[in-house]
Amino acid sequence: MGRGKIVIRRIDNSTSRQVTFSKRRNGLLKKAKELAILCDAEVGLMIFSSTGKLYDFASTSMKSAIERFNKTKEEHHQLGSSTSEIKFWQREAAMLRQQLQNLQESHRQMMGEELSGLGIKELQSLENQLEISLRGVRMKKDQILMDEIEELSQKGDLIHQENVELYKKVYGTSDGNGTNRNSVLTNGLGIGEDLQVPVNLQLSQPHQHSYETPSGATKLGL
Amino acid sequence: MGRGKIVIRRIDNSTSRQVTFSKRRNGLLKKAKELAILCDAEVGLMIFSSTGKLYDFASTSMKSAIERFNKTKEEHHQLGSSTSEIKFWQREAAMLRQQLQNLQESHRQMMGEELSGLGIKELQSLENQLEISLRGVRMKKDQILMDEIEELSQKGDLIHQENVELYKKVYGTSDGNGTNRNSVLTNGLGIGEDLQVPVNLQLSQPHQHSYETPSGATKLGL
DNA sequence: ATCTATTAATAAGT
DNA sequence: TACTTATTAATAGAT
Repeated sequence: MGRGKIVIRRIDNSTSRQVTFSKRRNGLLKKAKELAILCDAEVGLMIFSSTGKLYDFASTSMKSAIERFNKTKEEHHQLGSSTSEIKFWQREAAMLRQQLQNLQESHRQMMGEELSGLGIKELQSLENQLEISLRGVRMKKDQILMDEIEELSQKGDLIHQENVELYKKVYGTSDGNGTNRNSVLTNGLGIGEDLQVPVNLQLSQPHQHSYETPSGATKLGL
Repeated sequence: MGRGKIVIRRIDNSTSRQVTFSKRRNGLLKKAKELAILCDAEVGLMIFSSTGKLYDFASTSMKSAIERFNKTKEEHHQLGSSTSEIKFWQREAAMLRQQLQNLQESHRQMMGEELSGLGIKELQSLENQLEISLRGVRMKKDQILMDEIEELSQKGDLIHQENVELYKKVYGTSDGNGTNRNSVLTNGLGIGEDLQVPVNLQLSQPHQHSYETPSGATKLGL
């Protein structure tokens, strides 16, 4: 329900993720309140942002909701008490440490280290993943460069236009002495549509990975 | 968002209230899930209908959410003897969670995701790292394959030797009829030193990545 | 934070 | 409870 449809999947961009979190969190809290009021229901809602900040709503009180939850679930775990507090945190830490280790192993493998335990199948899929990643990274890099060039080029065009106008003011609008004007305006920064052609070529070539295919790239003398 | 606007106030008609509860409850649960996924948040939601039935959602587990809620809400609560130990484990968990997040971000980037926040420099070094990793993985893969081939080859040689011995036992040690023996022993599995040459060639060629460098001739056509 | 085009939720009706 | 549809509400993307 916005300018475009979205897929429900973790939002990559951290800024958009935060913005969306803020918007949807408010929406969710509002709807929780409405449900409680409209339908006479008891509602308890807890939201922890990825940074750990808590946002909550309870139609009566969270204590009441939790107690009722425990009663309904008939789990006498003392979830509201702090008896096993230390145990809880120890388990939490152990779990986190385990997750961290798993991720570390996988990360090391992606760094091309610690490959000894892997079989052919695993190495093959790792290779595929790395190729996918590499393509993604290169695409992104290109996109940024292209955008930058586009921007610069547009700026250049503007300046060029300005110069033309200035020239007219200085030398008048008559067409006389055209040769002299051209030499002044097109030198220096070399602004113009034609500039983009060579730049684009330079950008797209490096992705042929000259170090992997030495023979093809060196033929032009690079 | 229906055929008409409604005021947020307890719905008098019990049937409508029930219907609305059912619809909005589902909507709320759905949105809670979406928030958790989209924004990487921990969400716990408990809904009790007016008849006492429980509907709930928790992105990790309700236990975890409630524990976290209690921890977040009662930093003042327990000043007992075990406080310092609790604090220790809390800090431990917080630290681990931080490490995990950092590593997750880095890992996602290596997977070619979440590239939005990166600049050219960072993308470049990521690309370099991925290339290094890729080379490492390919080397390892090759090594395994080569080792396997080596092993098979040695086994083959042994079998070959055995066959020679067996042949001698069957046909005697005299050198007569050499042509016949050769034809029997070298066919079938085709074992021999000379086999390794073509295999090695096949192994080292694919790393030129023909899909990344389609021809080298296309560069003139692009 | 604000705006607004669009999608999503849902009130009412069947 | 399940559809359908007209309408409102939420919100994605842009500013």
